[in-house]
Formats: sequence, structure tokens, C-alpha cells
Amino acid sequence: MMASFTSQVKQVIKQIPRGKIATYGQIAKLAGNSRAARQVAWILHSSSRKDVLPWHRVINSKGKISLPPNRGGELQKNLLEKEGIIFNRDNSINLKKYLWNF
DNA sequence: AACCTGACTTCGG
DNA sequence: TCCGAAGCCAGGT
Repeated sequence: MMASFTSQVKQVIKQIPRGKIATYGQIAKLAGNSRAARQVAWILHSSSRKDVLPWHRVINSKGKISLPPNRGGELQKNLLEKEGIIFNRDNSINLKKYLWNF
């Protein structure tokens, strides 16, 4: 079996329902390490190229997009809005409303 | 083959 | 309450 942290993270991300978002820390915690949020970010980089993952549903704990706009941040915002997520005027997301509680 | 960096979070002072 | 430092895994150089 592939019980590596990476595969766990991938599985968790695949379970994020449409129209909801999750934070790096939340995913890391579900994958087994609450402090491995950083790896989650890196995994999205490497895995989203090969596998199809809803990477756009992953944001930081402040409820904002972590990518620089020129790195896909705009795309991410666009994709989330298409799923019905409303952004605040400061480009943040209402975690109380959209955070994925499994 | 070793070292560095990355779309972050949490803990301690 | 605010700021600094540590933690974690993998891929690229």
C-alpha cells in the first residue's frame, strides 16, 4: 500500500466537495500531520500536473488565495466563483460558510 | 548523492 | 496580542 503522506494528501484533496474549500492545515491534519501544511502546497505543485486534483479548492488559513496572481491566482479565483463561491471585497473567502467540514 | 526551496501552520516568548 | 522560529516531505539542481 502507498501510505505515504503524499498519497494521503491526494486522497483528501480528491474528497473536497464542489463549492467548498479547505485550508492547507486542514488537509495536512487529515493526512496525518497537522504541521505538514507546507508539503501540501508542494504536493499540489507536483501532483496536479500528473493527476487531476481540485487544487483550486485549497487556500490558506486566512481564507485567501496563496498563489501570486500571475502564477494562477486569478485562475483559481475564477474557478471558485464558477463553483458558486463568493469572494469578499478584499478577495478573501468566508471560511465559516465555505470551509469543508467533513 | 547532498543541499535547497516551496501555493503554510503552529507554538513559544 | 504580536513577532520570530521551528516543523514537515518531495522534487529539482
